[in-house]
Amino acid sequence: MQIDLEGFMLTQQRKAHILHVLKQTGQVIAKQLSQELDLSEDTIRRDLRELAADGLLQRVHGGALPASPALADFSGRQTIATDGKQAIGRAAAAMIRPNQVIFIDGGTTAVQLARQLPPDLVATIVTHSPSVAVELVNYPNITVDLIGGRLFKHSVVAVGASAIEAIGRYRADIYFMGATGIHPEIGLTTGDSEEAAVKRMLCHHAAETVVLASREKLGAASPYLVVSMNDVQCLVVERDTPQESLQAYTEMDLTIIKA
Amino acid sequence: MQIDLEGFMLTQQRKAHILHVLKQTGQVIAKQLSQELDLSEDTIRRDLRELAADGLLQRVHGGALPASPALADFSGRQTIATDGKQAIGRAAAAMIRPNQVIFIDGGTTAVQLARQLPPDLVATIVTHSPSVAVELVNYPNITVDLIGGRLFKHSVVAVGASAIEAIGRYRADIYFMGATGIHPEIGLTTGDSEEAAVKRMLCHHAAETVVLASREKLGAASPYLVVSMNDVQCLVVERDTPQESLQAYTEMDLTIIKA
DNA sequence: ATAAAACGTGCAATTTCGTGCAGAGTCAAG
DNA sequence: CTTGACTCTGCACGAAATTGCACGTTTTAT
Repeated sequence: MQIDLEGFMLTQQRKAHILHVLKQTGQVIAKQLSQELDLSEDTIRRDLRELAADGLLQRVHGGALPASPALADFSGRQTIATDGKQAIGRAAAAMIRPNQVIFIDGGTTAVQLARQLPPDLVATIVTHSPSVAVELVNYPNITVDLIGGRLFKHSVVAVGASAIEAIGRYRADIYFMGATGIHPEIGLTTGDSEEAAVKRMLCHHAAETVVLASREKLGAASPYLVVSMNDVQCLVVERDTPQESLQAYTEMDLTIIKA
Repeated sequence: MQIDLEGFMLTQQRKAHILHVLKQTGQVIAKQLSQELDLSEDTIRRDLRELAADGLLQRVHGGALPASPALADFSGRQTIATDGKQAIGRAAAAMIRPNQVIFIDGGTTAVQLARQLPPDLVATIVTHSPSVAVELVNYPNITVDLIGGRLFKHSVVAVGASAIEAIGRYRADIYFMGATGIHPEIGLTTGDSEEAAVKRMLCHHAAETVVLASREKLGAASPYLVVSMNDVQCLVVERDTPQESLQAYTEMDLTIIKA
């Protein structure tokens, strides 16, 4: 690959180049890059460290690999469904009434919800999670609409412009949302900006947003804001959630359901 | 299996490769790996020891086996149940070259294809099958684009106008198609008109269409025509497919690959 | 029982890493 | 114009990781 020979390459350009090579070849090697860009390996290593800190790649000895630390993580998480998440899923499923149009989010808790639906439920379920879609194959009376887009592998959901656009064509009765962070003042947050945008869109296109709040999410915050608590109508929490974790929410205009 | 021939393989990649081989074949042999990767057996043994320490596999004399007996059972079932389809998937996967854009169809054979992809493949895969999408989560270098639409549960694929429209935005290098009927004169057929329409669209938006032809599909016909054999460039069949089943195709302008 | 293969450990050579530090360049306030 | 703060880069040096080899032990197969 030919690199700019006259002007200097800015640091940011260099980082972009590293990510580009990583995307094209699936790996980058520190020594190789330093020769290609005519820089010391120290500089390259620094770049790699910083990019890794931003979660844009995975640092390994000798270079870097694409970021996918959540890969085995997810398949692991999926099998071990805690009782708490099952209960949340069951309580949420009970909220659905016949012939409603429902958005179901991605994530482990949402998959639990899909598993807990009454088998004879008549409804239309719209989801950007292929995992949820696959779960719903066995429900003969449920129409499943799959939202397409680029697959964000960490959460296994479709994101991006086409996903946003597709969501815009729906008006759902309920959106069952998962979130990695639920905080009374900050609001609902997640770890990826694209995913946050999709969740926001889903929220705004549903009459009611119900948050599936498993214990470890309460009081936490992630980098990207989805919506504030004002945009949420209902919270489903585990039965044995400590009262003090819920205190801040009880004063808001919010239904709290204990599963 | 083809390994990266230019750049060096990073240590972590090597471990990932070992786990992938283990998952695919249900076992790994130290000596085999050392020859395949051109490294001393000591290094391989060290890798196996470390992976075993992480609980990712079970160390045995001569190599390693999957971590839990349950997992071995699982991977065993898969390989046995779909021996022929697995071979077809592997042969099809070998056709993909780096950085291509690939359509993968729905259906069991297509899922096998997804499982047989080389773990370090760099490519963009577009699919209207949520099952295929979920399979590809574990491939860090593959960009997955999910085609949305109404879910046709029998085949577990998205169909309908929005699926057709989304497909229209792509131009793929290869379309790997499954079909319930493959007949030399009638062409390719399937059991649902909507699904046929989607397959047709995929076929017309790919430079090359490759049909995954497991044994029981050859010579059969279903109600809805997808395309005639003229629109197909390649057929992948099982190695022991009787010659008379293939006779009619050999006279056509068609590449036949025996898996 | 005996030979061959696989194993584990210790060791040395090489490579890569991280950190502290210094020089060069940029920018803004004085 | 000068000064000071800040950033970026390269170098040095000790620490850590990786790999192959040697040697004695254990396992497997004949």
